[in-house]
Order: sequence, then structure tokens, then C-alpha cells
Amino acid sequence: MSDQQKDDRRKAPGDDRGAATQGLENIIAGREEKLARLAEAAPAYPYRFDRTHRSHEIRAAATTLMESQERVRFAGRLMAKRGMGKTMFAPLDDEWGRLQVYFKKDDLGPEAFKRAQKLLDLGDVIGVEGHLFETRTGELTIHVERFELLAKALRPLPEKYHDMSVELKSRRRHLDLAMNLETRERFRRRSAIVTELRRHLDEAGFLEVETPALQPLYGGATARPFVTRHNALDMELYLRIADELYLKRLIVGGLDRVYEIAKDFRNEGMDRTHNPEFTMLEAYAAYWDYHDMMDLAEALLRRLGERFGEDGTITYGEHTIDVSRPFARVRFMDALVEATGEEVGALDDAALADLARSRGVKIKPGMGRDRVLDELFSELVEPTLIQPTFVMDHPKELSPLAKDHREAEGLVERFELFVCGFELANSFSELNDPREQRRRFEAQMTLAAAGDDEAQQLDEDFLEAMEHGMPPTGGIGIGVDRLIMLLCDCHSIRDVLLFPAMRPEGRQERPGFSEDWQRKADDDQAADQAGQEA
RNA sequence: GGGCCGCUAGCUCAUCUGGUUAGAGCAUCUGCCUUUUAAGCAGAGGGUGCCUGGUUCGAGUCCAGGGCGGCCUACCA
Repeated sequence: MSDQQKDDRRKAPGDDRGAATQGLENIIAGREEKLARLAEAAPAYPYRFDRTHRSHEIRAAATTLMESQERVRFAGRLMAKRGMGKTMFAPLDDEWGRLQVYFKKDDLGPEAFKRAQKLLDLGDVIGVEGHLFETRTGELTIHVERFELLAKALRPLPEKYHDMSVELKSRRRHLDLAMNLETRERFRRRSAIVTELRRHLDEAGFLEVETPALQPLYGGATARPFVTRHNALDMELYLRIADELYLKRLIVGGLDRVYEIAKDFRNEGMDRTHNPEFTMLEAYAAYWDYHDMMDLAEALLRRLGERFGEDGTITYGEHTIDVSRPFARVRFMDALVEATGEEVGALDDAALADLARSRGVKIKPGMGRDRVLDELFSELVEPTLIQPTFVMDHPKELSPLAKDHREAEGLVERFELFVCGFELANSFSELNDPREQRRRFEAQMTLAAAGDDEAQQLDEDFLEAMEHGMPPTGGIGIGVDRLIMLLCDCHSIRDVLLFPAMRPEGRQERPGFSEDWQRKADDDQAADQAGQEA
């Protein structure tokens, strides 16, 4: 574009005759022009602004502040302009809410008033100083004596009376946050919930730790991993699907209550309850068993219900969840028997498969008997578990890291906590016999060989650690995003993730990722070698 | 992965069975307005109708392929 053309484009909004503004480009050009004019009066991008109050603090202290007539300094984003000739009202949003400000020509002087009236745009971030008053309709308002631009919005805000599209909210979360106080509050609440989780575990004597996200072997759960590559080590690494195997090594080492709140990565489908990266809380306590972990889970939920629910209950869609009372406890097999009306445990494999098929459960070749039970359970029982319910004592084959049940043959000491039909927590008395653990891994490998693509890998380093002696241990994993969904009455995981995974829009040219990346890695390696030889 | 639905101005949406110049509200621009509340009044501008092909005298509209999204479903936590 020539300078002449640029000038023509920029002339538009400033000129009284106004060459027509058209489209986004000219809106931006117009705002750039206004920015230039504002910059004549004051720095366009000042370095700081001293606020005396935030919006909620002004509201809380409103009576006193109005009496004292003291000056407050407040900053936020300009959300509307209601100009009335020689005065102007404008709502200003900060993180905590909205506060109206009032510009008056007689008080500001003609130049400053004109700047506010003509050169400020919706979306601009400004700081104001003035005293508080109430309008005749009772709206708390700052009477502006001075204001300054803190950042110009060169692009227009979305329309304010209709909801932004779901896609736009997710792709441009900054706009969703800027436009919707509820969104800001939701993510503040998420943070508060996570803080509360930490506080509870800290108070219970747990130590927060960090373990590798890049792992040479993936384990601790059944899922397909993301694969990445370490150039210097010249090896493939996996993004963790769980922290479990590392946390247990810490138990071996004598850190006897540990937890980690971390992103796990699973290379699987995405939907309303699944995102490729998600946040998991895992906690392990030496000398505990799964009964102790049930107590912990119950106490956690109760505490969160007290803090974030109403009277110990949580509203989720049409359901009212009571977390104040002890949770129901039901054995896995008993729940299946009740759901099917059949003595499931007594059926032989063929009869079991027939039963499953008759209930619409798809049986794939290579699925072991316990996998069939698990599918049946998912299909028939899970959706019915609305109130908090511990489902306990699962079939052994499904739980290669859990300890044999102390009484029941073929079962392990495990529980899953279900609320509103989805799994919130998974826990066991951790298997701590290294020889048994090896046998379980080997059984998994047999399943893998038989075509079970979810079977777990044998982790020799983990086994070696266990061979040094791992105390009896209780462990639990809690899906943090789902917990947040429950406590925020959100029905899509996207609503509780600031930046949910989305396909790129393709509005920017993207490099041919994998090939360029690999080529660069090779180049780097060649350069390193050349450097060493030199 | 499969099915259904959607994609039109910066945003939210109209545009009937293919047919003049694709409309509205908000936002923008010009003018008026000294306590407004989705402020108001008068006027103006703003469109690659997701992309690529096809059918047709004529396509935002019909057909095919592709892209992105939503819902349901499958897999999973």
C-alpha cells in the first residue's frame, strides 16, 4: 500500500465530511487515527496506573466514599458510551464487575471532554479519577475529574445484547472474558476450587510435588499417549497419561503423603467431557488403604459442597446432589447383579457375552471377561449413579495397579466415585508386592498381544523401585475438570477450560509442522556434531 | 470415526418454492442533546454470502468435494 493510499484510508473518521468508513479495516483505521490524536495529549501506552479501589471495593465502601467525597482512582474497559451533548455516562468493567463513570464538560474542560466524547472507543482501557455520587435513578457513579487512556482498543468488541457464539467464546476467550462477567466469575471459581483442594491436602499433611510430563514410558492408566521427540537425547518421549508410577516412587523413597495437580495428555477423542489435555489430581498416602481414601474423598467433596454449594448440596442441571451425608457404597458386582437381575458372577463367559449383547453392549474379540463386565457396568450402572456413590471392589483384570482384595477372590481393593453419572475419582489400595506387580504387567502384555490396545506397558524402573520396599499405600486420582464442571453446573468441559482444544481456524499461514520440525532437529544435530569436531 | 444441523456486515441474526440493487438490531461515521441505563432523535456508510468446482438464461438459495463449528453417537477420564 502506498503512503498516499494509507493517508486516504486514515483520513476517513477524522474528517468532518468523512470519507465513508467501511468494514473492519476502516474501523481499525479510524481507531488508529483516534489513538494518534489522543497521543498528542498524553502517552498512548502509559506504564502504570495507581488504582485506589477495584469495582467491588468501591461498592462495598460506597456510603463512606460518598460522604467523604474523597477521590477514587479506578480503571477498566469502556463498555458503552451514552453521550448527551455536554455530558456522557459510560460503564467501565474491571475483573470484579461494572462501575459507571460520568463525564461532564463543565468539570473536565472542553478539550478533555471532547477527547472523551470523540476519541474514546468501546473497548478502550482507561483510568479515571473522581468522586462518587448516585444518579437520580440511584446508580453508583464516579464523577470523572481526570481520565487517561491506558490502552486503545483498535478492534471492536462483539455485540453486547446477544450471546457470542459458542465457537467464538472458545476461540477468543479474551473476548468472552471481557464481555461476560459470568465467565470471569466461573474461572475465578475454578481457581478457588483448586486452591481449596490444595488447602485440604496440605492440612492433611500431604506434600505437593512435581513429576515428569515427558516420560520414556507411559503408564498409570489405560490410554493412548502423545509422542514427542527429544533432540539432544535423540529419543522418543511420551507426554504423561498419568503421574501414578512416579508418585509411587516417592512413596518408596519415604515422602509418605504426596499429591500432584497436573495436566495429563491422552491422545483420544474429544467431546463434552473429554479434552486432550486435562487436569488430574493424584494423591498417595503411605500406610493407608482404600477405605482411608474413601474418607478423604468424602471429606473433600463435603468441604467443597460447603464452600461452593448451598447448604451442602450442589445443583447440577436438574439434579440436586447432597454431599453432606456419607456417600452410598456399593460393590461393583452387586451393582451389576441389581442392574441386570442376573447372577452375573455365576455365568460362564459365553452366557455373560450373550447377556451383554442382549443389553446392547458391544463385545469385541479379545475382550477379556472382566472387560465385558466393565462395559456392562458402564452401560447399565454408571448413568444411574446420580448421588455420590462409591463403587468398590472391581474385577482384577481391569486394575493392574491395585492390590488383591483382602477377602474376595478375583477382585481388587478399588473404588470409583460416581456423581451425576460420571466418574469423578478412581482409587485403590495400591499394589505393593513387586512380584505380583510383575505378573500383572505380564498379564497386561498377554492382553495386548491378544489385541487389547489399551493394555498397560511393563515399566522395569517402576518395578525396581517397588522391589526396594513400598509401604502399604492408598492412592486416588480425581478428575479436576469434571469436579469443576460439577461445582459450576457446567455441562461441557469446554466451559471450564480457558483454552479448550480446537482445530485451527486456518486464518494464518502455518508452517508444515512435522516436516519442518524434523528437519530443524536434524540440522541442529548436524550443527552440534560439526561444533564438536571443530 | 458415523449421523443430523449450521457457516450471510466487526457481532447476533433475517433473506419463503433459484429471479430487480442481499436486509435488520448492535457497533461505526455525521449532526443534535448537561443525571443516562439495551439513553434518545435525524441522517450516512459498511458484504469474497466459508472455499473449490458443477447445473442453470440466472445461484446466498440446487448438486458434488473440501474446511470449520454445534448437537447426537462411538472411544475414553
